[in-house]
Amino acid sequence: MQFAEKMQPLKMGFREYIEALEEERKKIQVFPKELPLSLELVTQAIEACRQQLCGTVAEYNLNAQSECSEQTSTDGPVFEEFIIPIKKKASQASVEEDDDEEHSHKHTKTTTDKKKSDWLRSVQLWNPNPPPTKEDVVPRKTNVVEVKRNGGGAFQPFQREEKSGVSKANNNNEASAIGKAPSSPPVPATSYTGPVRVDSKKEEKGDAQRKQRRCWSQELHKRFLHALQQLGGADSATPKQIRELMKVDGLTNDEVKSHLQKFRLHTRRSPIIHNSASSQAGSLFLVGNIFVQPPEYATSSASGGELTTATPAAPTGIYAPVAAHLPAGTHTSPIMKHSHSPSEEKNNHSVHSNSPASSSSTHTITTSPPA
DNA sequence: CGCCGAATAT
DNA sequence: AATATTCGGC
Repeated sequence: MQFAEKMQPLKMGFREYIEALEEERKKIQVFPKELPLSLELVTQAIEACRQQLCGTVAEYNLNAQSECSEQTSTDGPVFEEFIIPIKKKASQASVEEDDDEEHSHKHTKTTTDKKKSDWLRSVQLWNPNPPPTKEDVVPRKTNVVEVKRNGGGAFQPFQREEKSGVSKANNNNEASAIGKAPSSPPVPATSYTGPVRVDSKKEEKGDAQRKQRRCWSQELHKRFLHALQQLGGADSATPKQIRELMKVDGLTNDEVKSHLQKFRLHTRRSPIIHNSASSQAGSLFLVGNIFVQPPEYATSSASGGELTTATPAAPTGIYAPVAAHLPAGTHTSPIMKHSHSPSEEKNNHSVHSNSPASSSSTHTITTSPPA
């Protein structure tokens, strides 16, 4: 009687769900006259689930998770799918507002899972509008040929008006990958990312609408981190520099700045710990004042395509002396740094090297000042 | 002005 | 929590 709540395929698995549905149907069949539609609904639901079982199971495991939040439930299967068609007034077929592309990326997941690498050639570092459903950061994978093609779905950097014209340019994305066409615009783009907003013609009330949230995918973040490394750490890098190193088209200073701010906060708050295997945030550990790149990460990124900028980083994967080149003074240990002395330390970039990092060992995090 | 970091706002 | 925007110093 009072089930109806956790009846979600997600939580129980399709097989169980089907069984439950069948039970349901038995009950309903007792009152065929009063519940004709319910009977039909359930029947169709069962049907649909069976199909899911046969055909799509694999896919489900794959997109198990996504990182870009929002999306409530990655795969909220079918339910609504059949519910809608079923009857719903029959008429009103209409198209939904948001066209939402149609990319139902199937990609055959090769290899295990978790290896999201390959982005390199495929684009979409950041995905303007996190498709509510699935797909997210792992979609492509096998497509060596660029998938996108805007017609298909594609996402391309939206260009809204950006008050701070920061979209300049250096995107020489040779790989065609990331940056991709800052100029691919003529396309009406009526789709995706709805937020291209405004976009010409009408609309434009003085109200500046808020910018679309940029979703920092892992790939994007990875680039961000690499840039940080090259710049000597989060504390010496500035948004603009980072953006330039990332070479991601469409990415603005403000976005980077914001991300950087968050990053700094996080890393200051919990210099170490967390991350490790899953770690979302980082591919880098901050140990003492050194960034460490877990081997695993190195591997994956290497195979997936290194950043265009050669950034070998620590070959061994152990310590990446980066950040060590700070002139002295400034922050010797991010962990407990407070002596603000901004400004000065940010001139020395470009060179970043000397200071061979000898400070290995003993760093042991310390944090000792118990008093 | 543009850039940056910190403080706020959503 | 994660982004976006605003504020104030350079």
